[in-house]
Amino acid sequence: MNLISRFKCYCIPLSVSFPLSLLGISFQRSSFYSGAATEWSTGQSTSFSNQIDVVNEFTTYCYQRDLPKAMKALNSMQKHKLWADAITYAELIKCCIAHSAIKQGKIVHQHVFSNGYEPKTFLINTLLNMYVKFHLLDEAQVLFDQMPERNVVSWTTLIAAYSNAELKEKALEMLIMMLRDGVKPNMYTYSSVLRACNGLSNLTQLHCCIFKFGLESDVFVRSALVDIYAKWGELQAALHIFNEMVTGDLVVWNSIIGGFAQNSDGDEALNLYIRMKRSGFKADQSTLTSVLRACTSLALLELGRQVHVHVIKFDRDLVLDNALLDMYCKCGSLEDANCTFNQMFEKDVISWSTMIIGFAQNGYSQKALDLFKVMRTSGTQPNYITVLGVLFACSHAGLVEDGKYYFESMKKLFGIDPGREHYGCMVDLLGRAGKLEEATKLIHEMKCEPDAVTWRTLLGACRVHRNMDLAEYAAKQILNLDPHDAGTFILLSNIYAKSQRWEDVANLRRSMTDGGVKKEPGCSWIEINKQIHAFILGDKSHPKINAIHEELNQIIGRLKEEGYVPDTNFVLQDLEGEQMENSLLYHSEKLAIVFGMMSLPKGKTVRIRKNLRICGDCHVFAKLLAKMENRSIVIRDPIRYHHFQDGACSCGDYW
DNA sequence: CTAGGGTTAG
Repeated sequence: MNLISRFKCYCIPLSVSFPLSLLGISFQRSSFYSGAATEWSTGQSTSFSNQIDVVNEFTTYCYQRDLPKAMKALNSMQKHKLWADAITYAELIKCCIAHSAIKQGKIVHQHVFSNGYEPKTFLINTLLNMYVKFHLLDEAQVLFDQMPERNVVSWTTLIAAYSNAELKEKALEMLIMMLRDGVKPNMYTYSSVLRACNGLSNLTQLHCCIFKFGLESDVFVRSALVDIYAKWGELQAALHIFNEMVTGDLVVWNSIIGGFAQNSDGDEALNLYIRMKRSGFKADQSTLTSVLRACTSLALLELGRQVHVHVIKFDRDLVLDNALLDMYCKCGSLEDANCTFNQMFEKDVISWSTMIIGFAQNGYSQKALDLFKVMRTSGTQPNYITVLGVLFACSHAGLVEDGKYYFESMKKLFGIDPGREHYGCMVDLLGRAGKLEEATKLIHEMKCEPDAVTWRTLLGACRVHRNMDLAEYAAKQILNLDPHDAGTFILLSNIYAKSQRWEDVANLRRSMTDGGVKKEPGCSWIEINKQIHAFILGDKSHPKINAIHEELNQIIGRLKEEGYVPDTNFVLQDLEGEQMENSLLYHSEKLAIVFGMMSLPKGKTVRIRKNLRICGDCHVFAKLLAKMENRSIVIRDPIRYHHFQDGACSCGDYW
């Protein structure tokens, strides 16, 4: 039996209202209820005016947000079996929420159901909301189940709670129950439940309902639609809904900019940011976070620095600081990153992980491991990604023993089960160290299924250590899982060519053509004077391409005098023999480096981002050139960074 | 009384 039915029969609420002036309190409205009619008629000590005082006092404290005094007054009302009106209780409950006063909140809950009092739906909704804000969803659900009647707010409160708690199935289930119950969802309901979509078919259905109920014009519903389409990678759909909006506001700008930034379309994110500024909106912390993320993905250090200037205008914001930190790490400026990290007023697991990974990717593995030790004493618990960063640091510095130690003890030390990516790091660690058999064994021992990335890691190691048989095996595994991987196709066909297996080569080339597999051309980007210059292998559209080629040829000539020999001798090179040296010459990073040298002031670091991993020849080229020109060169490839200085690279030739 | 945006890996 629930609370309501248990007390129902006793209660005859009595409502008394009186002029505000009588109370001498200007801001409140009050009426009070008493379930104790029989008691004062039989001469109990509490007089009518005393009762007014008790409720009056309670009301005053509630509106003054004085929680301790209000709770004391509540206690006295409870004794006298008196009740205030629902709005006053709502004030008190707001106050409990603000103070995270769970105990007091539960007392209010008990009180409003005591002695047969029947709170209105409005008041129970307030209590529902309170439990939701306290993250006590089970309590909220119990209360919800006990409600004699539930309106759209009751349903929406719970649906939103499940959506926010990532209990998507539950949220969707509740929506269906709501519809079955004959309660019509409103814009609040839909803007909440959209986040609970499990996929596009779900989303399409909800979108149809929204359209049918005529709610698609609501700003909140629309921005929720924009957001969820973007989160599911349907950026064009998101943009379409966004562009149709008449009133947009800042939040929806942030949604759409964030959507592109998170889907690694930094370019479009920045375009939208410019559009937003032109429309007269001022960026806030959320906007800047997304803009920084766009800079990060495009490696736009100079633009990132400009954003930093705007960041310091705002109050400190952990998420924003983390994005700033990551921007400096990913743009290869460790000095700035370190500075940002040290100045942060608050650090969470993301800040630590970002910095650790930043050190590791930039070739400072020892610093990464040292920082991890500091983190362990700081009281912040490492997570899945932190450990990944630590293992990455070990694998890229050849620290086999450290890596094995952390991998084997991660469950015991940090309570984290090794996932596919952790295994991947270990395969990398063992593979690079030449322990190819051990690496293969580890893949077969994995608790989760290896994916194409895992096998590609092994293939990379085979390439370095020139193990053709294992490379063939790994390549076949990759093509099973990812039949469109052009790089692997070409690699495999070169393995066959090397062993004169021409029939296999022909078969492979045929299945490539049939499958429509195309190799992504190598591309490098450089930021100069707020402009991004892109260089693509074989593309001659850059206005200064002729001058660049001329300069490159001269540089190569000078480097050859210093002993540079173009390295066409990679056993598993991904190009056909006769094209090799010529193609190497025009690798996009060489063009970008030369253009950077020609355009940037003397001594300024040349920073390049590229879409493919750097090849051995370009690596040697950059090392020698950095020394000859006495200039730092930083190249970011999809996995890590190369800081070239004085004829050496921060990766220690181990990438 | 119920609703929307941002950070770490690959």
